[in-house]
Amino acid sequence: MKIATFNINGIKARYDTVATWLRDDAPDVAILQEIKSVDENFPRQVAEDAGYELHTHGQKGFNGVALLSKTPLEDVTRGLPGDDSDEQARYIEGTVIGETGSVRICGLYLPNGNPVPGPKYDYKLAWMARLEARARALLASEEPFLMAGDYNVIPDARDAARPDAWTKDALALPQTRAAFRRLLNLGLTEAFRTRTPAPGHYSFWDYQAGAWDRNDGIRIDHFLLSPAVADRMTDCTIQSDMRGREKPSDHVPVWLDLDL
DNA sequence: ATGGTCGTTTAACGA
Repeated sequence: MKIATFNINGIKARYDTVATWLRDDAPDVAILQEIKSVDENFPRQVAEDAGYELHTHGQKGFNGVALLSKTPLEDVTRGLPGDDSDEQARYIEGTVIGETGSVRICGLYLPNGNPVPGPKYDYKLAWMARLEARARALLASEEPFLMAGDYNVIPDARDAARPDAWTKDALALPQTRAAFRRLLNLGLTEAFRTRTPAPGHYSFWDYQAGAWDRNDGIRIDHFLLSPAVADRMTDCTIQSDMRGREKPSDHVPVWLDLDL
């Protein structure tokens, strides 16, 4: 089973990119972030034409996440538990049924958090604490799961072309990295880093200042796997060539292959 | 040191 996460930076602007990607690369499950659309205006045809069931959790103007699946998902839920006053659309879960087992798919768009200090950074850290609580609950349930999406976290110096440029940024501050490590310390496996220890692999390049041409990237899109899912991982790769195509998102897809 | 680019939505805001 092939599962991909992709921050598309707006479904309206990325319709053709997503349609082509689904047709040619055919993930069994696609986890999308920054759809930037309310549910009613999401062009469902982009999923349905390619043979996918579509579940969106959107809001007006920004944020928004979605799950696409070739087979029906069970028990789809929207929103990250822990704060009923949080109106930002950043989290969706659904269960995919494989031939030899099921996996709970948690799709997330973690807050950016800049500028620091300020309410946006406070919100990011609070959101990460809620994500940790959700991970604890899923681990306690013993249901195999993965959490994937745009974490807006640069885990360590290997994950930036210019690590020194990010030391005061919400994506790399010690408190941010500590919160990310708390997730790993629960027993979750960071899929890409486990398979590829080397530096120089990125999932985001800013539109500004020729970042792609200079390979001035950062790795902020991640798969975290529960122990049972980590045991079934056969590959994890970054589809970096997508960044060089026509009208690209500023992020590229990250892929997880499971023996499932 | 500064400005640089996109997307959504139409004057900024978010990234």
